[in-house]
Amino acid sequence: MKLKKIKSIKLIPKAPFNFDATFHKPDHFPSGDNDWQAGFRWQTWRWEGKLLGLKFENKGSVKRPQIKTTIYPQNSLSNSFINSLINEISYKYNLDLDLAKFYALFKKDEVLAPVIKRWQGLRPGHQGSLYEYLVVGLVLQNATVKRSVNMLQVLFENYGQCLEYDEKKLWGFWRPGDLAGVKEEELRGLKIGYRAKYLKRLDDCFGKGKIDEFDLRRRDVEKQKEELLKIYGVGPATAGYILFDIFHRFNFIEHISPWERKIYSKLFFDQDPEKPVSEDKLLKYFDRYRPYQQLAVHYIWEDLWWQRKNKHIPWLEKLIRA
DNA sequence: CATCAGGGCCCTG
DNA sequence: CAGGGCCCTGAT
Repeated sequence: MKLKKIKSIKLIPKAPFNFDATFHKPDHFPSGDNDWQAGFRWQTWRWEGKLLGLKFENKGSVKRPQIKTTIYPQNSLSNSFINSLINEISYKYNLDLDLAKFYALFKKDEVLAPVIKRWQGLRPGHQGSLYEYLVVGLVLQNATVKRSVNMLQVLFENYGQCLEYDEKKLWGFWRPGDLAGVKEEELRGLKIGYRAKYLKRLDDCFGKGKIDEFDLRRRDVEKQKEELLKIYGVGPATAGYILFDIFHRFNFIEHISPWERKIYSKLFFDQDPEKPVSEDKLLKYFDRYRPYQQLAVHYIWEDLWWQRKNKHIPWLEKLIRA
């Protein structure tokens, strides 16, 4: 479907704000719902049931930030819709997060201080709804990056909607519940394997409104974790990602999956990734970053992946298996 | 060619 | 609480 722009809105994030490091996370696998180039982010977005094309443009600087957001809808939008959309964008990308406290705490940390300096205004965040992020979490499980990319793409092509706007063709997610009439066998035909069952149950759960993302946002972290782990197909790895990316729990870190352990071992202990240090030792090490443990790790992690864009890091390449 | 682990999680014993 | 099984792919 071809879309026309209707409206541009000026957003002023709290300074400092780094546009590219906020709107592009080089560790995420490429997916058909978005595109990025320096100063620009295109993103499909489902809000209050409507599927939109969005374009974000950097119109400011780190110290004097400004984002131009252009909306490409499928039909007319009310002012209240646009207002709530703007609020949601601000929430998702943490545009009002006060980073100064975090920076002040660790301005003398040997590892973190130089990273913070390089990435002034990098904000955590993720554009997806809880449901959408869970789908991504499913295709990440026990798969190589390339296979994850393929699985999400084939799901988009079968159940998503292709939007054309601003000379881009991007896929929008289907709605929770849209897979109700789809048989598990059909999903298996798309080569998503055992995840077909998880996806069916996930879609059913959200389609029936058994989980309210916005209600869950207001709960405490333990309740959020508990509810996430109740979802069939969600374990500690997926729950951890969601608590940080979707619920913005910047201190939450309880589980470090094997491949991340390898990378952290090299980063923090200069240990051979093939002989990773224990999860326990890493968690104890991260104690120093309270009350921003996962945010601190995120900064160091993103820094590494940005480096990878510019130079070859042999030990890292070996661990990625694209 | 065959084998095997991969950016987990469920289930069983 | 440890360990086997799961879908499918591509690396070895």
